Amino acid sequence: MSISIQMQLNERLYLKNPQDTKLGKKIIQYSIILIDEIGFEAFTFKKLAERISSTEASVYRYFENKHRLLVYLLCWYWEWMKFSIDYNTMNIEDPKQKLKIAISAIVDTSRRNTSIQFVDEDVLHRIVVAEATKAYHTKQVDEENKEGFFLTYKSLAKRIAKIIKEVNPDYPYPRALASTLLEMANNHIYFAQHLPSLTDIEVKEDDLSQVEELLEDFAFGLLIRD
Amino acid sequence: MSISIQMQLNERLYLKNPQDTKLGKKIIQYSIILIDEIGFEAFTFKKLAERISSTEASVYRYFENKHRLLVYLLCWYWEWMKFSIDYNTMNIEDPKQKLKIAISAIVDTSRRNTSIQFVDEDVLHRIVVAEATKAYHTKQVDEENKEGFFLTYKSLAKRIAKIIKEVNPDYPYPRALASTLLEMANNHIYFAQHLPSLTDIEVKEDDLSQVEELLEDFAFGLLIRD
DNA sequence: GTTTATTGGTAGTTTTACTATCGATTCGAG
DNA sequence: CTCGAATCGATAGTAAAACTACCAATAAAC
Repeated sequence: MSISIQMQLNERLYLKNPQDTKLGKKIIQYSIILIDEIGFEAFTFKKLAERISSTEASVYRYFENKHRLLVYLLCWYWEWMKFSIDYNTMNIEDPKQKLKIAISAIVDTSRRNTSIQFVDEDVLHRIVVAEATKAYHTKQVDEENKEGFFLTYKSLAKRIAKIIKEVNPDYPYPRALASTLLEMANNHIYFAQHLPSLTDIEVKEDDLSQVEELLEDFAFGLLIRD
Repeated sequence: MSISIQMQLNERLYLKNPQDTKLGKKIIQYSIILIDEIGFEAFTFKKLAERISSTEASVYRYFENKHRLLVYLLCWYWEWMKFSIDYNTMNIEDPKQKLKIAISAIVDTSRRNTSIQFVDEDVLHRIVVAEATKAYHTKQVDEENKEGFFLTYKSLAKRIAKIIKEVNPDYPYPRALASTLLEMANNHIYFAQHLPSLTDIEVKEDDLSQVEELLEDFAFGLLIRD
């Protein structure tokens, strides 16, 4: 007997579900490693194929192009973050406590959850930090949005906005704050590592507690004004 | 007699100063138009050369690659925004008023200033909104940062942080707030246009006043707590 | 146990991202 | 007005990226 848990993602993102086959799983697993190593721009299906001892054409059977693969990986992370927020706030009453848990998940879901699968979530998180904005900063956003590529991200933002509304129903920008928290987390981790003068926080040895403090100060500073 | 005003930008960004020659100016002028039209990913030096009835090799004489051209264009805009903030806050005493002026420039410098040059700042602003994150989200950030590619952006952020400190010297995250305001402005304009569920504001017929209100609420909400 | 569908592998094409070379023109200094 | 340097255009070529079409092995279905 074997238990297999599948991550349910938008079917339009792939040509053939990579979670169904051995090669498909290898594509996911090693694309994460390779994108982290060389960056998304230098990443190609040919290099990936070489790494997994397969061929370019085989990879193209699963994904139309590398952009869709990137969106797929990001959706994987976002879906997982959403689950993490839902799961960890389930029996919590206090909205403030809920928001703290959400912020903690936003900053780094991989630290707080262990997965049973072939995906190295720690490396995936690095990809999210470095490459996430590229998912929707393209000339094809509107078409891709119509195809539902960003449903996962939008519904994640909606969940966070809902918690924000619980903390303060009168706050006029719950959705904007939600997306800003999501974007800020990645930005400030990235700034701390590469352009430190653009932030006040430090990220030492992957310790992201200061990012969490920053986001909490932001969120509660805006939501709770006496 | 002719007056020529030059925008002083990092010399490492180009091979030959495009502001010195007719072709160079055409490269700047039409690269802005073309990137806006087809997006940075699809933009190539060949297409640009065709548009200006020149050759690929000629364009390569000015810029090593399209990434450096993009950074050059963005630095142009940032430099200009910095000037606009300095100029418009010169005789203002009240720090709060200064910050309002800065936010107004962050949201859209092109609306508030007319330039004498061959650059269409309105189109350039669209590029900033859509493509700015790509400037530093690359595997080469650290090297490029060492070469001073992002000095303009960092010094712009510093100026804004300075104003933030004047408004509230006790606020613990002035630099983070400054970069967040810069990033947020672009993000929420982009969201309003392409992924509206990620924001609460609307951008109707290029009216960016709601973005300004959002940023003001953010900034003052965090800086002024009674 | 043969047919059929699915999978993986080979071999191309077109486009991108450059580099090198060579004339032709232009533009300023003497 | 002329010489020389700078600038530009034209052509050609290369390596890699981004795909496509087609073929072969094999597993599943009847």
